[in-house]
Amino acid sequence: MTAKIKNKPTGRVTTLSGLAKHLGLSPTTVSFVLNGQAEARKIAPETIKRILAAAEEVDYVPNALARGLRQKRTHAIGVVFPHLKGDWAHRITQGIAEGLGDSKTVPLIVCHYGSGELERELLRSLVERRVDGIICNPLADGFNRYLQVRDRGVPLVFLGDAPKGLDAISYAAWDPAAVGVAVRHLIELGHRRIAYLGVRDSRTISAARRRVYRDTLEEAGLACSRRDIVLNEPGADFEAPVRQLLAGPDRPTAFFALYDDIAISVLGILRAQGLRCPEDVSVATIGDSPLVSAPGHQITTVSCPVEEEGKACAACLEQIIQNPKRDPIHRLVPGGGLVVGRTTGPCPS
Amino acid sequence: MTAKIKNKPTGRVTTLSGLAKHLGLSPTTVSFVLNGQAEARKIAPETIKRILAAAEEVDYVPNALARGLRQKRTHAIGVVFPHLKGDWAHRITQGIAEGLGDSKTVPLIVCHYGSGELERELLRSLVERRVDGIICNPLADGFNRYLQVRDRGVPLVFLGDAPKGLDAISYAAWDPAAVGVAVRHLIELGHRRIAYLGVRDSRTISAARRRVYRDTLEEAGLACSRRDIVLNEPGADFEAPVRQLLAGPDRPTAFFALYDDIAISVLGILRAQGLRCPEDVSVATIGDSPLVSAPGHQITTVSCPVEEEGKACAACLEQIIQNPKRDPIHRLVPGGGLVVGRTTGPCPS
DNA sequence: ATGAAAGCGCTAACAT
DNA sequence: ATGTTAGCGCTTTCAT
Repeated sequence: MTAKIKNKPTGRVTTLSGLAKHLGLSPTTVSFVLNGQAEARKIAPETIKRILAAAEEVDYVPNALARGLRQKRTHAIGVVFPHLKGDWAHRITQGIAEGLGDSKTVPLIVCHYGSGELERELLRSLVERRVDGIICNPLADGFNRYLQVRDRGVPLVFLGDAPKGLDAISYAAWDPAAVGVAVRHLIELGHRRIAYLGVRDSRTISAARRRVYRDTLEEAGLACSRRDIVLNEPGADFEAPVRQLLAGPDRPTAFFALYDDIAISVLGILRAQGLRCPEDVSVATIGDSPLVSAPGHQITTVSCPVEEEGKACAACLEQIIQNPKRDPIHRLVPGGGLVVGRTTGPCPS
Repeated sequence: MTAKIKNKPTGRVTTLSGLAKHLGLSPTTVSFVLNGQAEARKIAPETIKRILAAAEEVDYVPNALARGLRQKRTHAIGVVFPHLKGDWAHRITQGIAEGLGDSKTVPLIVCHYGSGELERELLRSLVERRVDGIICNPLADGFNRYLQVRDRGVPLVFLGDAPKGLDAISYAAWDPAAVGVAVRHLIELGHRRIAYLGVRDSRTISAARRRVYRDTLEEAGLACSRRDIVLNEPGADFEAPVRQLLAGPDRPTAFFALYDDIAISVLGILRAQGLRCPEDVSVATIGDSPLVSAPGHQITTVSCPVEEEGKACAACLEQIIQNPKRDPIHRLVPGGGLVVGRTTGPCPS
């Protein structure tokens, strides 16, 4: 009797040890060859050939679970999106793929549809699966969840924004300066009252955008009244606040919309009010979803270097994975030019 | 000296065995409690409480790699998309999430941007990671890759279409009958020559759609000429063939476009030719991307039950995972009503 | 009601 | 130039 056989020699030889036994070699040798370390270990060319041939023949597929368990590295990262709507996620993932370069790391995308509870579960699942790191477009209320990921020792990079006060965690995001580009464009057209339509959001970049809006107005010597800043709850309708702004005396002649969908809804509201755009009121936004530039809209916007954002995140994450003790990286991706559409024009006098 | 300590009792007790040692219990007991099997194993309530408390305290996170290795089940499925553009992937994944129900299975999304080579790598990676199954929107030329997945014993379900001849693999797709709805609409408007603008594609559903087109014409007693069927290479421009069709004598009065982007490009070509839509030529398509219904277009279309497709795929995959030996499932998801836009009208006489 | 122990498939010291 | 071996962290039969 031979020693106890651990890996059952079933018909389909699927394990590395099985392959080794089959060839009368040790798992070590097979492992080294299959991982391209044959050179370093000076394996006989003859042996290499035999191993490669056998692996091919039995269609050997390594078990990444076993490997990951052993190596404490999975060569996978998690990418957490709130949704996959529009082209945003597409462009981000393209950027991520580019940023990952040839590192053989696979981005595994998950999506929580805005549910914090689902996000928590997904983050936990990714941590349990021992991904090497996580890129996450954060929800405004996820502070504790992200902290937990961090505490569990998994490298984390925020994409696009970052919960306020979580400076210990890295992020890569679009430079809020883009807001200034849009607002300055409106100012140059002669507008003096430019309303800000945004979302109540305590995150770092969101807050910075509001600040840029205010600073840009001030730099131009314009008053920045609080009532011109509308901050809705996420998902809430802008109809009421916009109507109210338009009803007041000395109404705003221009709107800056923080997101494209806000801009589009404003266009509808203006039409319903019998106001022409841009003759009566101008509308500008930032970001470039296909809808913004669609023939029906052609909204003036500042184009967003979406891919660059993704790329920066991936590059950043790789650095942290390489050196987990390093200081957090906070990167603002600049760029995106003004795209003048049909929704901005000179201030009516 | 105690027996050799396997799990190093470092500061952070992170493993199950570590936890057990910490509590003076066996891994067995801890494992059962942590997996909700306490009842079945009649663990003392007191013990349960202690374990749960300790797990909480040290923030124990199970290692899914180890569990998967042991159980041969990862509670994850792979979802392979060519791209995440538009709302399609979003709606599909929503459907998948719904179809997965409360099965605690996580869909891991990957994306190959149309590259067969990348698709091969991703499929292999998913297999190596031992996902429980894969949902894949197949490329037209991926026959061998999909067969390989199958041969490696991983449950696979095609989403939206299936390579011809791969009947051994399950699929869930939108019922090609939708084509008939669009074409019949054009026929009812009096059109006699309706051109078909599609893509050269040997997949099952793609071919079935062409058949439905022909059958629908024949049922109405209309001739179905070969020159009215344009099958482009994927990505190729429709300008030349459409111009040619329009230039001929007795030109088509209506176009059926297989995809929304084709329809949109046709709209542009017509305009460039000085033809009005729908007064001179009608255009209809199937599917509902936001662009189709955008105010600039409003193309007549048959809406697609995208979420239902995803849901059907997930349900199908779960069945196969449950019983891998069962016959392949081929499911056609019906539905989607005609949405009459501004691009179809009565046939000009 | 709880524990001992084997082993999932792989890698990487450490031999020889 | 190749082999031995000890785990990675978990589940699960079989004991007690």
